[in-house]
Amino acid sequence: MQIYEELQKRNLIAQTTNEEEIREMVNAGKATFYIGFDCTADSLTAGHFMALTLMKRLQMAGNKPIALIGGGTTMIGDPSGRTDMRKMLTRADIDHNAECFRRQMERFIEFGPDKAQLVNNADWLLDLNYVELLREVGTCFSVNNMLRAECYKQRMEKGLSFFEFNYMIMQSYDFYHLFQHYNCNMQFGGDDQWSNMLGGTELIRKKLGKDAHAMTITLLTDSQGKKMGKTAGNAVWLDPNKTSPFDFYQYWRNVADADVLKCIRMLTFIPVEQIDEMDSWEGSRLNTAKEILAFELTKLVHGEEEAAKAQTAAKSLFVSGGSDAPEAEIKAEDLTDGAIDILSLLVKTGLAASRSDARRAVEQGGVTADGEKVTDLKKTFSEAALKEGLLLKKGKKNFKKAVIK
RNA sequence: GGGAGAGUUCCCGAGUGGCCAAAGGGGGCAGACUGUAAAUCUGUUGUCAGUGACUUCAGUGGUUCGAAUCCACUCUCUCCCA
Repeated sequence: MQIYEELQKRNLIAQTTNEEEIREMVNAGKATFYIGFDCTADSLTAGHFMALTLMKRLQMAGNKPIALIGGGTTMIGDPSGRTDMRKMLTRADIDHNAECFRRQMERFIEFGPDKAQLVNNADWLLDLNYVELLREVGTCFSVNNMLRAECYKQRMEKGLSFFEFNYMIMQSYDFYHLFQHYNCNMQFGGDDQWSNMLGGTELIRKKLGKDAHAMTITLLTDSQGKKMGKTAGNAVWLDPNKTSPFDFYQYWRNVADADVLKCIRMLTFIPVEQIDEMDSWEGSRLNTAKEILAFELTKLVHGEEEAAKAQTAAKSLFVSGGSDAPEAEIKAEDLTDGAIDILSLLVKTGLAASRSDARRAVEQGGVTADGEKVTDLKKTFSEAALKEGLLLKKGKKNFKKAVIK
């Protein structure tokens, strides 16, 4: 099976500018394509992960990827899919984030002279001269068309500043620049980027009279139509310091039945034929599928060793109530008279957000320590008990091993 | 530049002098049921030294015994006119 057909089978393709030409080019390994990543945070997220896997898939098929870090476009901020303006980031923040992105990507994609390339649009966007830019590309954009673009439409109600309105022009300019200087003939991106990407192909056609292509990736949404890769509004990060491999594993282990196969298909490198067989799985058998999904993804992001560790920890916790929970260190100064009370302990381990929160959890019978339900709000634990490690459980899925060192 | 309106807790959104830590919904958390799923039901959802106290309704001052609510000014946003 060729790469384009595989992408189709995996339901990764959302929209294309010209399906036939793209199929031919990609299957022949003749595409030089780019995907842009705006560095609004200091780590990539599960959302970016799909774009990275796509890059890898296409690279394996002989195509040449360019990963573009948006050091310049992040200075503006993409209004697509947002109802309010993004927080303005300082130049220093952006540079720091770009550096973090670079390091994470390098672990995943091979960069090198004949392999993938990494570029930062700060290198050409930041030196642009306003009037020159307007004269060079401003004439190629129709405000009428831009206003019709989906990404601005929803902002028409809430208000859209001229500042953000320019984002599309910046992104289009990127494509134009890469087309000329890097022979980049294709752009990929999330489906929410469609109008921004078309801006680029239009610009290239108008300025250079040449065809460039764009293709969007289906957004990973759950069965309720919400974007995946977020828990309670927080992103699932690829940086192990921000989302531990265990939590990362658990996130995928806990996806809904309706979403497992879709995730396996879109995110893992398991052969399509094998996934097709899993399609018939039902009921509790899907639990196995979730384990596969969680393991595969953790392996891709954090390595096989970490994935195995997370899987063992999860199994021992849920199956036998074992003691492989992530550790949370308690400091000696947190103790009073050689002991610590349950509420403080829950807060210190991060299981509860505040003492009030901890109190509620205990009152509602959601807390156990070493397997025993805690009902006394004033219960304390001695230093000796903590030296051995105390397995705390809040609710069904939150475990921490409190240890004093 | 002129005019009209809006800003409430994680989000949406009620509240127009004391009964307001603030209705309702969403989301979150916990319990029951389960398969670490979904659906459903129940409880809970500012903080703390927890039958009480403290901080919160854009900001700063003011009126009042008492302010989310009234007044003044400021900031931000939306709409209409230019």
